[in-house]
Amino acid sequence: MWVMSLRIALLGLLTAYGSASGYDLTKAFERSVAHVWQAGHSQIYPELAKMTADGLVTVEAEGARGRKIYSITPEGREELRAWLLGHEPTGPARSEIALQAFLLPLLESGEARAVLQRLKTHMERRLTELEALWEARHAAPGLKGASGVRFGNLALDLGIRQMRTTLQWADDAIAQLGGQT
Amino acid sequence: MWVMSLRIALLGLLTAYGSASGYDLTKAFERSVAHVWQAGHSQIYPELAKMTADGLVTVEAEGARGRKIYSITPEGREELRAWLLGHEPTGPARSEIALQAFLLPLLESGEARAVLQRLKTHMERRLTELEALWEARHAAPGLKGASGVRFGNLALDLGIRQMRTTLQWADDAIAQLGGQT
DNA sequence: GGTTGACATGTAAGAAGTTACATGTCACTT
DNA sequence: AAGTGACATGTAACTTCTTACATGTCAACC
Repeated sequence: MWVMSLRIALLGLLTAYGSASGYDLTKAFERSVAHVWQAGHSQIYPELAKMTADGLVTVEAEGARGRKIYSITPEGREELRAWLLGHEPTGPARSEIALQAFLLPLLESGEARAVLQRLKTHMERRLTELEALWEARHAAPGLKGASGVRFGNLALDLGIRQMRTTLQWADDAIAQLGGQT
Repeated sequence: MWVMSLRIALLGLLTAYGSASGYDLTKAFERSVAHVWQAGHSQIYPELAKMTADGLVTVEAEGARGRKIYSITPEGREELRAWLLGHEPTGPARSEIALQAFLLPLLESGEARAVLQRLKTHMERRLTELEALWEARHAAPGLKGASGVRFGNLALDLGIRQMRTTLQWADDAIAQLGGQT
């Protein structure tokens, strides 16, 4: 039917935090969900307005500086639950890295190696960030879900593993190119 | 600046195939690039028209049934090359699987396990498909790039590795949930 | 008292992507 | 001769996403 994963991500964050403003949610996207989904405030504010109209969230209070504090409604909770339990995620995400990988053989092997090398540097930096986040989470207390798993840890773990896999792939690809200049 | 990876993917396919119609390219998307990027004909036809206007491709000939055969121009080749050499791919792809992973702790652990299990089934099916594709490629001759690597193989390899990693992650996540019901 | 900077919320314009609608050709079968 | 189905191309309506514009509050510092 539709996608509307932004809606789901917002409902999830609201469930985790209890209540939050559009601004908080924007920040939360940057901090926590960023490895998984991105959205700017210009997408979040209108979406929250639509979700209010649809009864999935409510404006609980208005704070200083026009700050609106949203919280999830039972309908919202139901929507989120239904998505988690019933939505079959679409397999192959659109990935620019994979597209570059696909097209790489169009380059002469020296150039291809350079591109892979740059890719590696980029990914190593991201991996370091993710690992730092992991360390930070394991040092400090955080939000726990119903299952007792720290909120977001599963996704972070997945992100780290995928990054490592991709790095390994890049290394192997470089080796493969090296052998047949 | 902008993204326009569809344009890049089309240029890449045209380079690989020499020349092709919009219809061919739509099919090529389904077959070869599908694990990496998706696009329907309703996106491809208008894009080819724009690319013709921009001088990146030309209509080389018109065949039966209104079939238009496109080929890449030197400008198009340059555009593709510049992207491959110069474009820093944006790191975290938007992934519905990762979003589910992120939100999973909101469910009670029995339900979470069921979702992971369904995810696994889904991914195992996809992995089998990818592996079959791999086998097929290693049996039959195919398009080779400048570096001598079979066109698309690097991307396919990456896809298979990532799928395996994700499956392993799902197994570990299930085990982790199991221990703390 | 003025400036800076984090806080806070929105709109507008345009690009990218999806789904559905719409049309027509050609080869093969019944 | 009629029907089916792969071939082939397009448009329209709509959703989603990105980038840029636009405005205003409040605290702290100088």
